[in-house]
Amino acid sequence: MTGLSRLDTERLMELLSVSLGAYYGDFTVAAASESLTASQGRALTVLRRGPAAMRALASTLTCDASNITGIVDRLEKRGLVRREPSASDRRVKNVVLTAEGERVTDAIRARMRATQDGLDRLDDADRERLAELLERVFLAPPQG
Amino acid sequence: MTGLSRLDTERLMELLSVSLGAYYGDFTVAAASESLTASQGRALTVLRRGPAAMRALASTLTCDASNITGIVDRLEKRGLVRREPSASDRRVKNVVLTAEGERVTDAIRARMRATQDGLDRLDDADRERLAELLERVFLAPPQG
DNA sequence: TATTGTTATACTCTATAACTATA
DNA sequence: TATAGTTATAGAGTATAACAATA
Repeated sequence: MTGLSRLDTERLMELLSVSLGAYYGDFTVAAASESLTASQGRALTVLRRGPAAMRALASTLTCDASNITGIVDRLEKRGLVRREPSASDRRVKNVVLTAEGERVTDAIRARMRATQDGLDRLDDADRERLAELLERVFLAPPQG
Repeated sequence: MTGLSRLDTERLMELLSVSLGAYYGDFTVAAASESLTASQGRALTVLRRGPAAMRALASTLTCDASNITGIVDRLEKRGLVRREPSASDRRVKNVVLTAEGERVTDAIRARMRATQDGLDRLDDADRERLAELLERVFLAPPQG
């Protein structure tokens, strides 16, 4: 690790900070357009990938498990998710998106115009490069 | 815009969602290690770039101006920021990081090991590519 | 004994509306 | 008239500690 590379990491950390802020702002406004809080929107986005136990949802959202009860309560009251008992472990409840929940989640993503317009500035080759780099930085195993 | 590029945008939106979720989780844990909430940590991070008026801070954080009062109150009580009256407009208060605020903000960033380790997986050329792509997607003018 | 989901509690975040001081 | 910051309020998010049901 050279001194110059260290500086590059600092610059990239700052750039990620600004990028996250822009993305998160875009997301928050889009979620609000569906009368959802940012946390509710994040939960839906995670569940769009598939059902998850309450505990797993808390882990993915990096918050205490006790918070998930209230968030899922409100989403369930609006018919966007439902709790399903696990077949293998009677302590576990799996949270599943309803059809309406899928529709709303997709609507939020479709509303994120600023981010989508940003991505549309890239040509196919640059999209591929960005995808590969993001996977390498954020999806590689922690101790890989 | 071809059909294939559209699909790439969907994939990139999902990849950004996962990536920024990982970043935000890393950031939240790092802020908590300094006994700060994510919102307080975000405010400090913005102010690390320079002083900002209350209103400007609200705009950058994508929240109502009334929220900033409480957030800055708590940061000020801990000696991390201070309010300074604007010389040109007596309605305006500029929020400035204290030396301790700078130290804490840098400590949070230094604690984000997962993200830093991810960036360290890239060589200099890939760092440069990632930086350029993020700038193009998130920092280009909205109607550019 | 350990884990899952829930509840109770206290504090923080958030938007809305109304207020004041200033422009 | 308009804008910057604050206050009051109500609802939502958050961590902690404790609990019942299940493993």
